[in-house]
Amino acid sequence: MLTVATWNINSIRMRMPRLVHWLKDIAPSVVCLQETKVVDEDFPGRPLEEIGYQCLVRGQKTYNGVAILTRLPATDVIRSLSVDTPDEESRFLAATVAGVRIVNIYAPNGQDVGTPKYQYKLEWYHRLRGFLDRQDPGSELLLCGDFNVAPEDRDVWDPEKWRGSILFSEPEKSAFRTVVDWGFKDALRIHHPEGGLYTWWDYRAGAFHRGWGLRIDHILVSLPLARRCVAVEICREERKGEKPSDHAPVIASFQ
DNA sequence: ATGGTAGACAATCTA
Repeated sequence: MLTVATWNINSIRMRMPRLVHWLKDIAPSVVCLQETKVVDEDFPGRPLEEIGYQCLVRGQKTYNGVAILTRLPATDVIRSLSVDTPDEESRFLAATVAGVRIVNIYAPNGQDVGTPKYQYKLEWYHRLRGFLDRQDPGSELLLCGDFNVAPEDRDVWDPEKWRGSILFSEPEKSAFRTVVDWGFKDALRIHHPEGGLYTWWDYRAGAFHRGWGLRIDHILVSLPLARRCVAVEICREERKGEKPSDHAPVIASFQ
């Protein structure tokens, strides 16, 4: 059984105790992290190595940052979405584990509809589709991370309130669909068609306890890999208790 | 336009 998780941890240094505890408990084969917020030299790899994880990192100071933790050997690591020059922001990391091409992304948030950051987000999604167009849809490929897009009404606690807003505007949903249309299945939806399944709740206004969530963290799988997908779960418990991230992990299992 | 909290890092910026 291969298990792959994605988790926006919002600072790995703040989240280390919780991350280590969760890894010991769940022991996924591979974990894709986003918003590590640390330069590679300062990544706290030692405690993770001690519990069996090799750490592949692509960080930066203060913002963004992604990492892949893996219990199994990894090959063909790439750290940029761009083919020519390295990305200016650390939002992309890919590696092959157990024959599966694993792509970890932290999509731009976009701040507000119509802002320069929003435009950057849409362009970034276009570049992501460009990367996918250089991959084989007949291969086993998994694309996961914080997409910063809720794809459908059932992924939003109050779709009417959110319609047209950042994370749920039509151009963002369209950009997300363009990525899915490369040849993906949304792994969670293979097993869970129901609404009310969220992965992110704002820290403010007690959003988690009020059920004000969105599903913006996704695991997308190519069709050959979708056939092996036996379970997908959101670890809601990780949004509770002392010092949680504002995101919960999502974990997919493959036979 | 605002509000509300968390994190990085030291006055705001990002989410």
